[in-house]
Amino acid sequence: MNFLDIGEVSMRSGVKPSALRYYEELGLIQSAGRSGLRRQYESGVLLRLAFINLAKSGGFSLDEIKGMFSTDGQLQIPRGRVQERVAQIDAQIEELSALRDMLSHIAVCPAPSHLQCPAFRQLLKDAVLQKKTESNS
Amino acid sequence: MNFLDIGEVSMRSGVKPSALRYYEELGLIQSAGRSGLRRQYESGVLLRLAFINLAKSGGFSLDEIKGMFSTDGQLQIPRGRVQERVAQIDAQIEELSALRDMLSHIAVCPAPSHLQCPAFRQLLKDAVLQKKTESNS
DNA sequence: CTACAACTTCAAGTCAACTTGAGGTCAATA
DNA sequence: TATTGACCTCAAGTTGACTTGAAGTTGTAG
Repeated sequence: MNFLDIGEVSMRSGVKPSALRYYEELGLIQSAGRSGLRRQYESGVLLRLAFINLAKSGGFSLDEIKGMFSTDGQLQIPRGRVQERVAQIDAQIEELSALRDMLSHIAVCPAPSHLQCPAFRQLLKDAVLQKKTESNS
Repeated sequence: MNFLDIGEVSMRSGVKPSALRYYEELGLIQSAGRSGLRRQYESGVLLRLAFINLAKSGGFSLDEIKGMFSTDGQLQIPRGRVQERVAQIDAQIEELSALRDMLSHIAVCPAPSHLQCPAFRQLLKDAVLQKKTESNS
């Protein structure tokens, strides 16, 4: 059966072999077995790594990501945690949107000092308020 | 005039004194002067810190954030870089949206293994494709 | 069958972003 | 005047996420 060795997985996932071994050590992924000393991976690990990469770039720590998988290796976020995670991501999106609007504003605003520009300050305040609202909810 | 000392700035910005000193060392903020040994901050530093916090949570490194201010301390991203930054943020938002959709899907999908669920895999693939498209553009 | 590229382990190193601790200064209050 | 609390500096420590290096093993192409 077509098992993949670590170099193959690395190439296809964009995760270096050293990082793959590190993930295994953390229990984030595992290999199907060994051929001699060499790790053999099922192709499913690629999906798992795609998800891990996405979550990582979404600002989740490896530990948090690990918590999104159940002990039997399934992607399974504890009921009730899902809403929490989704809200967390939405908040992140709001902040990023605010940041983008601010940067866009800089490009067109002639004010000498953006941090003093009323429009800019409004964007910044909105973002901060947004953040507070989220953390109190 | 109402200068703020480091404890006040810390409280109002949510950034610890040790971090404020570290930011100063990096040239990310500066104090207006000293009263004896004590740093005295202008209230404008609070806006600056609000922006820094936002950018930080948007995944920018302190070094990148530093690059968003001109040498005279103004928030001023080099012309041409703005679009780059905005695109970078939009990409990030896309990824986060995908991640959110996946997590939401998990909450409602009865499939035993989400990584095998066709709908889920489609979301994951879209996200990965999205990412590739961005990095090639 | 031998060479070699690709793997292995394990310990130590790196980098960013801070934090902590030791030892010192200073203004105000008891 | 003595004490307190908030500040100070500087060096070293911490955490997360890996990477690097040394020293050894193995599957396969020539």
